[in-house]
Amino acid sequence: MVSYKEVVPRHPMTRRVTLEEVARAAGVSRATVSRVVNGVTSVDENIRQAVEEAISNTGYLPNLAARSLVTRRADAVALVLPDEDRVLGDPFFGRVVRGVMTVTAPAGLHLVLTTTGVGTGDQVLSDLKRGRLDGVILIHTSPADPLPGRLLDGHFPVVLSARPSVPLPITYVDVHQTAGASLAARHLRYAGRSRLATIAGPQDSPAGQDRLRGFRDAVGDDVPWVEGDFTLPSGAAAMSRLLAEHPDVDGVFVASDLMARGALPVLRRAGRRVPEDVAIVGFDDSRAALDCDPPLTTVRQPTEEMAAEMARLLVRQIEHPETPVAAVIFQPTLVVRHST
Amino acid sequence: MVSYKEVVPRHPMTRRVTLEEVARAAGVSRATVSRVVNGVTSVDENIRQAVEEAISNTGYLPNLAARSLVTRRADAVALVLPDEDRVLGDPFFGRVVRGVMTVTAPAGLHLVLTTTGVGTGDQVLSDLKRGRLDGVILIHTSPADPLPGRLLDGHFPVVLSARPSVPLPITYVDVHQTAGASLAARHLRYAGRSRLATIAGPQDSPAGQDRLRGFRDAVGDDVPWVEGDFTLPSGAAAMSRLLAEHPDVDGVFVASDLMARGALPVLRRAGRRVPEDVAIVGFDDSRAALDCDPPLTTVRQPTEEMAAEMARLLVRQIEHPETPVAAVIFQPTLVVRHST
DNA sequence: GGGGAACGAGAGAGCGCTCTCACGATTGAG
DNA sequence: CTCAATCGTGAGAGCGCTCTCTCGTTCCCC
Repeated sequence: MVSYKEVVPRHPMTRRVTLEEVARAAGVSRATVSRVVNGVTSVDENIRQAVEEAISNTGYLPNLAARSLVTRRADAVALVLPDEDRVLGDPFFGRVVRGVMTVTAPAGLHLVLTTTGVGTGDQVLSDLKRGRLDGVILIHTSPADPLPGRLLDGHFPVVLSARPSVPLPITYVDVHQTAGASLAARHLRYAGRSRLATIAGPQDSPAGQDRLRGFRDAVGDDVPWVEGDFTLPSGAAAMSRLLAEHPDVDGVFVASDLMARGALPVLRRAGRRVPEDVAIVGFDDSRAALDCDPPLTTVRQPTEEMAAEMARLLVRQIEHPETPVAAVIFQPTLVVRHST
Repeated sequence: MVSYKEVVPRHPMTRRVTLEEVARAAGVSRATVSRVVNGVTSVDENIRQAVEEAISNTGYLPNLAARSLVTRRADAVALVLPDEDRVLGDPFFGRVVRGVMTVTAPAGLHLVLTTTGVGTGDQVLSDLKRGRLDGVILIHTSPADPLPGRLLDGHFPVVLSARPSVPLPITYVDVHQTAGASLAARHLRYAGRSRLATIAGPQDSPAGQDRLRGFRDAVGDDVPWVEGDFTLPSGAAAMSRLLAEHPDVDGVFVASDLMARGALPVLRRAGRRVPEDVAIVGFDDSRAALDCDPPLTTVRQPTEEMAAEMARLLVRQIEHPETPVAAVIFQPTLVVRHST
């Protein structure tokens, strides 16, 4: 690391313009300027004009700390992410951020990024208490995380990115998991596959449960299934077992792209071609789906829209604390690639 | 979209504890509590203990808006990203965020995410003026963007992710571009390639210039080169020209992974195998490098470290406004995959 | 033309914190 | 033993804004 330096002095900041000065310039009181700034309608048109002129002449910009102090609003919300490398690297993350920002940016809300490291939950909570944050969006919170409950206890605005694993009176947005699974089922059937099976997600997670149930509802409870834990190795292991127990399987719904990616090499080594011999449908439309060979047909959630809705739900809670808890469920779609 | 709702009333927030109350509880003045909270040393040990006890008994947390109002610090910095879909989807983004957060989080600084949409520069600038932001980190700012200059004019703390295209007394972090290019050159040579060429980046960008210069410095000025503009199609076009003019080329340094990804299919269609007939080295180690077939050998910048350094430089500027402008240059490394 | 409603503007009290300044107590030197 | 220097604490003045409350006008209706 080499570093070059050169001296360039910085000048002191230009003095700030305050409400007071605008008021003096416009020949009115602070209160009136405040009214104009905040768009209160009950201001005489002439006066409003004068004030607006004074504002642009002086280059006035309200100090938000001062406003914050009295309104008790920080005009900032946090996006809390699990701090696994996986998440920040996944395009999913970018989509979430974009979706959320479509709502927060126009509303003048700051989007603060946080991860749930050790004790970071405390950080978020304290930021909320200290009036530095108005609410939080929790993405992929681990089932063991006590944060949702604590946020609820503090009556802070919060929205989850999925149904919580324990029933909690908390607002969340989710994809219709069972519908996604049956989308996969129908697609496999339509492609002429008749000996179906599924590699399910962990049955202690809502997504794992729902995706399995959806698939079984669509194709029958007697469909063979093996449980994985949403990780790549577990997908490989599950595929081996499935193949051993049901060598004639010709269509598999894998409850996550990552598991599917683990399953593909197993199939290949077992001499099965994808999609010719076995068709595979994944779930999530994550980065992993594209990294697969062949690229994965998968169930996709409308991530941007869901993220935007989370932001909207959060804003609503912030503005109307009495807003009832809500769950908004989105319909998934099927992205057909080359694994089916 | 289906939505279920149920009524769960939220209770009013528990009343906040203020300095005043802690002071009363500890039997001291507000000023003393403030001293303890802010770690001023000139406080009698007994009194300090009493105050600390009162703080934990009352569960006191300082209101940051109030503090902000007097200290004129927002304790928040913005990460400004170009708002191209590409960026948010690229793992590069995640690495930058992670790197920056390793510095901002422990410092208690909020990391605010922003994109440079139309007029968003104004937003950033006004947040700075309104005392809502202490400084900004600009990632991949387009050469035409007036924002860096305007930030400099306002004497706001700012750090760029690369050398600005026009000379500006501004702090930045960059990778040693020419060193990266010569890394690529040496690698190709070492792999026994002797008929080298390069697809350069746009020659009006610092990175484009430096990468070409580094390569030419390493292999000679007479090396064939074609200019692209860092995009995928331009890489394809450049490769076609290169192949037409120098059909015997056996090693190409492509100044961006994205262009390399455009070049690969052109080579394939021309009957050239990669790496057997032609070896390819890219630059950036972006997502595109992995999406290539075969995966790309590429020049990698230590993104996390660079991002962390940007954050450090920014913090220094915020805390010491007279800090001189600096440029910190990092050494790149070569990631060898299957295209060489 | 008089009474009351409706309306628009100003005065002023905070919001919770920091920080300067003054002051009493303690200490040390002469 | 006195006086000055030192140290720790408290009082109080803001920081810049919002918002309630009051008060003077205007307007309308009978």
